[in-house]
Amino acid sequence: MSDADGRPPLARLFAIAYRQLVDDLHRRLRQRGWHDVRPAYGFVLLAARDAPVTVTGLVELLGMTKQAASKLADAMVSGGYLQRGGAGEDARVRPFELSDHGRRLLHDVEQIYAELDALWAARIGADRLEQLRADLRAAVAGPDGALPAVRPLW
Amino acid sequence: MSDADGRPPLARLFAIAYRQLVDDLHRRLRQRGWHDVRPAYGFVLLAARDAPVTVTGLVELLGMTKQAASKLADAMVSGGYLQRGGAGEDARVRPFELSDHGRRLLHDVEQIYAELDALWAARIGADRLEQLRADLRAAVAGPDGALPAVRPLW
DNA sequence: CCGCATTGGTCAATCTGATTGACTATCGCG
DNA sequence: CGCGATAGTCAATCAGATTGACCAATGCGG
Repeated sequence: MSDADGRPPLARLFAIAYRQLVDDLHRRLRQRGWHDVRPAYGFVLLAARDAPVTVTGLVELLGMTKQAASKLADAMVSGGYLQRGGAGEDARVRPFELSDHGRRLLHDVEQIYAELDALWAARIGADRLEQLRADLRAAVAGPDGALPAVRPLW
Repeated sequence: MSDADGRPPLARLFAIAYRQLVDDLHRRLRQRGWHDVRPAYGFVLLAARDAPVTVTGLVELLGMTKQAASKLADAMVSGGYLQRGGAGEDARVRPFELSDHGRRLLHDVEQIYAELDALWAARIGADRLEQLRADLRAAVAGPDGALPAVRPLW
């Protein structure tokens, strides 16, 4: 597989880049003693940082069915990362909020994100990295500037 | 989920970009009448374009176990996209090559890749897109310039 | 202020793509 | 020749997601 071809498909590059980041993140998390963190957790933690998340919110963030999102949240509760929050106005919504444990994980995740950013900046230059991030953001964002679900539901 | 945050994690952007491309590719393939194409097929078709692929080759390309790679190739044979090629020197390797059907699919895939490239070029500019591709390639490639597996096996 | 479609969420069964584990056959080297 | 390394397969299992059926709270039109 001599890969000297100059313009590999974007999809392949994105797939490789994504896996590399996610694998590296989880490798570093394990080194720090986090052993039961699944790939999707990072997204959820970020989303839950400032306000409780709901199942429907996760559906919109991740682009999975509500059943899958519900299970994911349950798993994070089992792991002690999330806890059910007190119901608000609407008694149908059952919000989840970060537990202390979850907040500690979030802290490490954010720290590692920064490490990985620095790693990438070292590889291609900080300026190029920010350019890349901005272009990528512009390319995938909707007209309102909002990021779509990780996997949009058609 | 008001996502006006300026610097989303790279991993999220890559995940979104990847899914967007892959989903779009398969949507367009279905429009053209291809109904049983799985996400991994594209990578395999490209790899098999110029020379037969082997199970081990797929393992290195995709970063899955050889069992999974073997099944994937079998599925593509069932779909009529690959066929077993005549064994070469080494009787252990059982190469797969593109069938005519597979070559037709590859043709459509390449055409759609070009369409999607054009779409992205329209979004952020052709120059920026090439910059992005080059930077990304540089960031993920090994020192020899070879692209790693989609999902490296640690 | 009541009826009913909509919305948020769960339970259960199933599927798919992958994994781990055990195995066979061929190769190539000392 | 003998033996470790390499290419591949078979079988069982798993994890994360899906489809389908369902319940409870909401809120809007008449």
